[in-house]
Amino acid sequence: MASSKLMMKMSSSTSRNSDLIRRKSSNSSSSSSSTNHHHHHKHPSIRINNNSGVFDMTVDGLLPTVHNNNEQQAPESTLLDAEITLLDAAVRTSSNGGQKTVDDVWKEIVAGRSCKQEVPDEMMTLEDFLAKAGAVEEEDVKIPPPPLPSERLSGGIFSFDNPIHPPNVDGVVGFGIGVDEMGGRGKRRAILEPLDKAAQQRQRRMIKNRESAARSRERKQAYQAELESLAVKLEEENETLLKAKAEQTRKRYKQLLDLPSRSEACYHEEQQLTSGIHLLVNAQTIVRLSNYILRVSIRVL
Amino acid sequence: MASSKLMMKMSSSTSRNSDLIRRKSSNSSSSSSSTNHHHHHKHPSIRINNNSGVFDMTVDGLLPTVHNNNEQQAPESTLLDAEITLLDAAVRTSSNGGQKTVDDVWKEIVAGRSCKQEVPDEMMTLEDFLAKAGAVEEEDVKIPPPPLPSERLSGGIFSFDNPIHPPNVDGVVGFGIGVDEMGGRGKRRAILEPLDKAAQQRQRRMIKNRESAARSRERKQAYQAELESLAVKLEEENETLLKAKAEQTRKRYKQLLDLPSRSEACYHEEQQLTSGIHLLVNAQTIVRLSNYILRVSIRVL
DNA sequence: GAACTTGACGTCAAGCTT
DNA sequence: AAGCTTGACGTCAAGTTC
Repeated sequence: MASSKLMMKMSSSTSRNSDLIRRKSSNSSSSSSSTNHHHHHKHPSIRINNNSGVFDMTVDGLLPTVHNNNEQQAPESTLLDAEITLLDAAVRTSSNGGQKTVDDVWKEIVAGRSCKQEVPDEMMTLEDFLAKAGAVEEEDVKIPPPPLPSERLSGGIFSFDNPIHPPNVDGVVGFGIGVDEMGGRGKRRAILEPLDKAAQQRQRRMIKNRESAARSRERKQAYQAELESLAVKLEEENETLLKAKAEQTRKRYKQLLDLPSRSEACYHEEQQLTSGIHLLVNAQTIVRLSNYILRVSIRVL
Repeated sequence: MASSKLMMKMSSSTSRNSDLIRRKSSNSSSSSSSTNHHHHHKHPSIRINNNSGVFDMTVDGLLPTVHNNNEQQAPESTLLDAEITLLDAAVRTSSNGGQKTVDDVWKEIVAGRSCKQEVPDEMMTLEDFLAKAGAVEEEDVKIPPPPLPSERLSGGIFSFDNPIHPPNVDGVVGFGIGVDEMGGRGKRRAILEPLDKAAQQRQRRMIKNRESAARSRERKQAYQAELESLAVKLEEENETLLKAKAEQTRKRYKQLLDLPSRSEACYHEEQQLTSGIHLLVNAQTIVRLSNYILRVSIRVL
């Protein structure tokens, strides 16, 4: 019963089956090349977190000029792409000129994940990169990067990250872009500095957790794959064993059928022997008789 | 080699092992009771989507009065709790008085998930509930529910959902609370109506997808569990088979060692017989001799 | 107590189905 | 074309380890 499932999973996916088995097969079939598992929608420059479409919508109409240099993607997921673009621009101007660096680093990290502390320092890991970017941002907002149709709207829009007023002490800041929102420019550093620190910490934690989640997912996926492979292997091994057992049983049965033949041969031999013996025994009686006759004859003589 | 892993998974989790195997065991051990898998942090009234802490922060300082009736939770995840509270209040006033209804319905749905169309109509499924609530909201905003410190801020805050201006035609509205944001009160229905419709549709879709994702997760989990169980079963079956095979081989070997003894016995039997035959043959020669003597005697006579 | 891990969840995007 | 499903991802919360 179970073998059928695994077999189905291994087989092609022609039948319509929402049993979450064919999904696997289709997946394995769709991923034509090997070892490239999960870079589906990574063509955009970085495309990190763009969930929670709330932003997307809010920023959508307000920052149309920010993300139009990427390939035209869905009108959603703009704020974070804007952020990334911003960060990317900020870093591109500072460290290296390649645009795909982040993606490459990330891919590299994902690829050679087991041993840590790769990419010595120049190519920092994605989280460091982002964290540093977030940290740098605090200063960068003054000197706005190339694209920023900054009106009062930009402040109002980007102000998602900082606790608007000192609302709660906990670092419940959503996003660490670092752009403040206060209308008054006077008491910025006085109040926002600790909050920004907390925000940065939170941001760092989030980024770390993001990467960790990616690792965990990968591990889990590997485990799952291994498990399936193991199941398949065990299954066929089981089948082989079962077949061997059947073969052995058959052989044994045959031998059991053959052993009587052997013992039958033995029996026949014995039979022949005993029959011969019977003959000889008869002959013996004859001998006795002739002895008797002989004795009688001699006595007569 | 593979059996060790599974065995490890089955064994206890005392050793420090980040091999994602013990996770399973710890999980199975931590979930002490049976069949209650995934209701960890569901004690808050509903606690649906509270990711993307961005909101949390934004709303945090602006709607402090909304969510203070719940148990004091982390200052994060407030906007959606506010929404839920609002919805809950709206529903509580309308349909039934229990506060846990949503959670119960959700749990019920999650529990008896396989056959669809349960909970006939009174207890609608969570998505219907939310969708209806979102739909109702459009009318409810006028008559504000108990908690709503509505200034211009509320509009500014809750306006996350509607495309502020008609920015893009696509329904990229984040959240379908339905509260508009426009400063001017005049052209509300004229412009916001279709947008709200799109928002509602998007919201509905999101809710549907939410539930579908839950289903899919559950399925996947079940599949994974089944796979592991199958692997374990196959493994022990394999072990049994292997043991049986070894036993059979041993027996066969023993039989191979025993079969010569049998043929030896046969050989002994034959030996005895042949020895007896030799005796008899000797007797036969004696018979011949006596026959000869007899014949001679008779001739002499 | 900080850092890491991971289960759970919501969201998105892509695929598949009707 | 609408709907469902699911892989991937980010986030959170709880647990674990140092």
